Amino acid sequence: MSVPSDPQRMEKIVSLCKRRGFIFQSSEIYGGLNGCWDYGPLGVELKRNLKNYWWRVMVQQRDDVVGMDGSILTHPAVLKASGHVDTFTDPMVDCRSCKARLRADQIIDKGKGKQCPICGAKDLTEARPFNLMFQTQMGASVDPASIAYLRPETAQSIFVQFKNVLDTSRKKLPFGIAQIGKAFRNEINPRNFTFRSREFEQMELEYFCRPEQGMDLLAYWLKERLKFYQDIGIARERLHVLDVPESERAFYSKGTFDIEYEFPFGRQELEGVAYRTDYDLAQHQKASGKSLEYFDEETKQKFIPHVVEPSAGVDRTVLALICEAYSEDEAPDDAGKMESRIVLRLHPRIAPVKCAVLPLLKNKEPLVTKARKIVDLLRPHMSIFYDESGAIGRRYRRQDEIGTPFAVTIDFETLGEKDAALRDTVTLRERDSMKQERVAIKELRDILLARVV
RNA sequence: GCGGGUGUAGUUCAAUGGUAGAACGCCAGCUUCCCAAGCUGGACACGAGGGUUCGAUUCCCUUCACCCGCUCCA
Repeated sequence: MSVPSDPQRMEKIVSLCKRRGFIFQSSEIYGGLNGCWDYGPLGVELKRNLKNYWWRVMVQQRDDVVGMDGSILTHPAVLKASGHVDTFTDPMVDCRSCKARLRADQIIDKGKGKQCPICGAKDLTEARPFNLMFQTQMGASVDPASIAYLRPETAQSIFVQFKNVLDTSRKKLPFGIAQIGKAFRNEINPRNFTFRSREFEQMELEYFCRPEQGMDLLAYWLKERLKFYQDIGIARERLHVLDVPESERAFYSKGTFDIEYEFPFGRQELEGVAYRTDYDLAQHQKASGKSLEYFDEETKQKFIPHVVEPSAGVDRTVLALICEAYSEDEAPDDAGKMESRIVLRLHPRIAPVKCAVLPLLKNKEPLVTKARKIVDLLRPHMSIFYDESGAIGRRYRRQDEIGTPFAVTIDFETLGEKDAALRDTVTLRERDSMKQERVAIKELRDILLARVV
């Protein structure tokens, strides 16, 4: 089912990310740190725009969702109750013959020694504990009682704080608690640029409801989330919904949909929308001894709410946005000859820079002064890039590569030198079509704001 | 983690057991210049650590990182 991978396209994208300051290798001058990446000046803007838009749509514009921000360091009891301590510490064994990687408890031993369940060979490596959770020590003493974990998902702090949020926010079911934050998994094999990394960021919503609402809300959130991806510029035809079969779902889940995107390296998951029943709250209630029940005023019933969880990967979505936006087309040079052009067709809503301001020439003081004034006019409202160096065509191309949707050029007409009617107008150039229109400076701000949000 | 591949400037690529080159990009300057223009000048590289050698970017070992496959997931 997966799409044929396109390593060449991916290489170009990785190269662009570095060249233009979107994503760098972590600790690069020391040779890099496996599975870790840093966002540069443009990458951080793109990522922040994505997170802000998610927060706006999922929290601020809804009456039924509140946010929180939990600590990354997590009490071991939390992850014991959630099942992570036990399920993330399987000893792993490799079969030297067929190269299969196996959980040690799945190895067959028919009394003649251990053998590989796949090929039957007995040439197995020693079992090595493989813990997907990062462990650390709290405080000065080094003993088992001082262990803490870096959270492997943001969800658990929401479940653990469910009662506090319920009490202080005075929300009634159904309602959700949302969080954006870092999570950590000691992946066996980080791969595909930032797609699978050891430190990553999640945008998660835990939406609590009555048991009978679960399946409907699962369908509702799937639809909402698909709309979200389209609203940030990802084409519907490259999004796929995988209805995860029962055999592959977590045992407590009554339904899970994966939202997948066609990356150049194949079809891969961006987000999981899962109906987790009352599993998490029930586990924490049992382990902590504290009631996590909800009291329904109308029916006078007490019960543990069920939960539907749309859980998205931030870094994956950023990568999908870049992959979706990356394109090569043809543009004429100054002699009219067609040359290839690299364009990031990012949706204006998430583009790191919304508008470039360019004086036609930098050695003509009135042009530069006017351009600076336009920067002052626009900068309070959106992210602006001022560039005066090099030929105008070169500057347009630079903006194309970083996905800036609009460029404003200040020329001699702006100064009223050629035609008094054009005084205080500028050229507004659109990235994808490269079309230009003449716009009055006094209307510029509103025109751009209308197109950029 | 296992198997295979790759590490030279920001990028793409070259050469060499003895001073590491180019193109594009970048920076500065000049040009009334609307789609990577021209001219002049400039900065920037042998992933890291050992070994062999008079001398290593080149040969050997180790290590790190990236890419492909197995595997896993947000």
